[in-house]
Amino acid sequence: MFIQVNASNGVPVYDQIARQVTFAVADGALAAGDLIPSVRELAKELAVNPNTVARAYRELQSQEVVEPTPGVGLAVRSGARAACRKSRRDLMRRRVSESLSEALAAGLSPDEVETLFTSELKKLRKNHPAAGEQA
Amino acid sequence: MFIQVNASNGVPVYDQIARQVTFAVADGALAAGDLIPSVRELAKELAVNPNTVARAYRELQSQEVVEPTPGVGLAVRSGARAACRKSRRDLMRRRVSESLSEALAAGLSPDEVETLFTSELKKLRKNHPAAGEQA
Amino acid sequence: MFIQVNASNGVPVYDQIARQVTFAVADGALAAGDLIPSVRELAKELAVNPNTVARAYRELQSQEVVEPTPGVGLAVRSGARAACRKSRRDLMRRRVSESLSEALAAGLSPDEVETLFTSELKKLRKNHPAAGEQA
Amino acid sequence: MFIQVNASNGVPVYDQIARQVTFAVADGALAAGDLIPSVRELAKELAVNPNTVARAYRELQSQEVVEPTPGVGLAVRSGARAACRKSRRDLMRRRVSESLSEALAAGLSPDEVETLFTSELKKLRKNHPAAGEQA
DNA sequence: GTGGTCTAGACCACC
DNA sequence: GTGGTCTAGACCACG
Repeated sequence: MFIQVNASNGVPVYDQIARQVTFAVADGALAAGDLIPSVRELAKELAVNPNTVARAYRELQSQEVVEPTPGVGLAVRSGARAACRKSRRDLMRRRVSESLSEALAAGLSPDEVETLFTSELKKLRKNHPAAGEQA
Repeated sequence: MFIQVNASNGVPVYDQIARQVTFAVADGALAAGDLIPSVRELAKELAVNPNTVARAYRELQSQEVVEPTPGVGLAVRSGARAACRKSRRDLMRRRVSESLSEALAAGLSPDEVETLFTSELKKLRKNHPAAGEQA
Repeated sequence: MFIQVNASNGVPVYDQIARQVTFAVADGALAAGDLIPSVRELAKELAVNPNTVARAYRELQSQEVVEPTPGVGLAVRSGARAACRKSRRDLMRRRVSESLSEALAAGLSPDEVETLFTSELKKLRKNHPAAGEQA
Repeated sequence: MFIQVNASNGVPVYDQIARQVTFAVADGALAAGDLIPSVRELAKELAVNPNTVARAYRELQSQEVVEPTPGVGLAVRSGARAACRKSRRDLMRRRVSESLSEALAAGLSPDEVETLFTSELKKLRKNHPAAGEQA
């Protein structure tokens, strides 16, 4: 499966699940009409409580990423991909923007921030050959 | 005062206070020997619970940024500036690193991340002419 | 066929089926003695689970709208039309009454409710020239 | 208290709670800045599980009706009243519209629907002297 | 089998 | 004291 959670990292488990589904839709790993794993199945696989998965799925419904077919399961909605790409991009933009603002508020100069960023990115680039996918 | 808190921003208030004191020391706005405001005074000024300020000050003591001078108050320790600069730098490095990892985990390519970062930094640079201080 | 279901509309599919048969009898579109489609046939046509159709038909039998003719199928009972008209009318009365009570419970005044109702009815009247059938 | 739930009426309890808070804000019974009852307090009063109240409050947060002040409670947001009035009005409009469409789909003529509506409204008007509040 | 609701009770961070 | 998260397990409606 394409989902994995990290219980001890501060981010709520239900949030990790919801986001990873969103990202999978954004990537096209889940296409419109595809059923996402059932609550019980995913709960078992991730070794979390079904309620936690159910909560993640509830969020996905309220964001209109998936919709239920009673007695069948939750399916990715047709318009979802574009929305997921947008929400992924917005989320990342917000994150980057926040960490930059924080760095400046902390008294670092823009040049220092840039140096910091560049060195961190270089580290990560080594383990991550460019994929070239457009979001 | 050099401190301001934002209750609705996710970051714990005590943390905001402690960090801002640390940053002020790193910048030299607070020098060794300077007294920081009393718990009651700062709590009143920020309109927060005194317990919250007390907790912030406890953190600052355990990080050895300030020390009590009995009957007088909490004063910035003599060796504190270097340590504050280091902890500020480490904090920022961690933040940047985290947001980069997250962006990659979300399926963005390093190039996209770089584009995102550059555009956000450009926005901030406009409002923040280089200060040139070295951390 | 006179039946169509809408899976994503909250109303259980079996209920939609049963009601539409009832309404067809009330309207005279189905007369006493007419056979309704077989479970398998209707299930295939509507692309729903045969169990769902079977459940709808069970309801119709327990409401005495149809009765089995062994080896032939389910036929509309002779006394059914009057009962269907009554149940349709009661259902509608209940619905209207519920939505009115709800609106008042929500804090709207009777006048506001009336305005709301009148404007909605006007919208619908345009697409629905009076049919004149008495229930 | 201004909230009461009806466990056996099909509408989820968490939904009843959320809606009644929304309506109270729409009516002005809860003003911007007011704290709503604590999760534990309301749960005790309504004799429901705290999780159920928490879920209702979560919905209210995601609709931006209330916002948390950590350690203090949930307060009505400043822009909330207009939004609550609108959402109340939209909810009612949808309800009325649905029951009208249903009635027409069931084979009643617009005139019959109007007669039905008028007679039901008359019943209710007796117990509910016009309040004249504008939503 | 599916999701949805609710209860009961634990633990955490924050104020 | 506050809300937030998670577990565990029951019950329901629907297909």
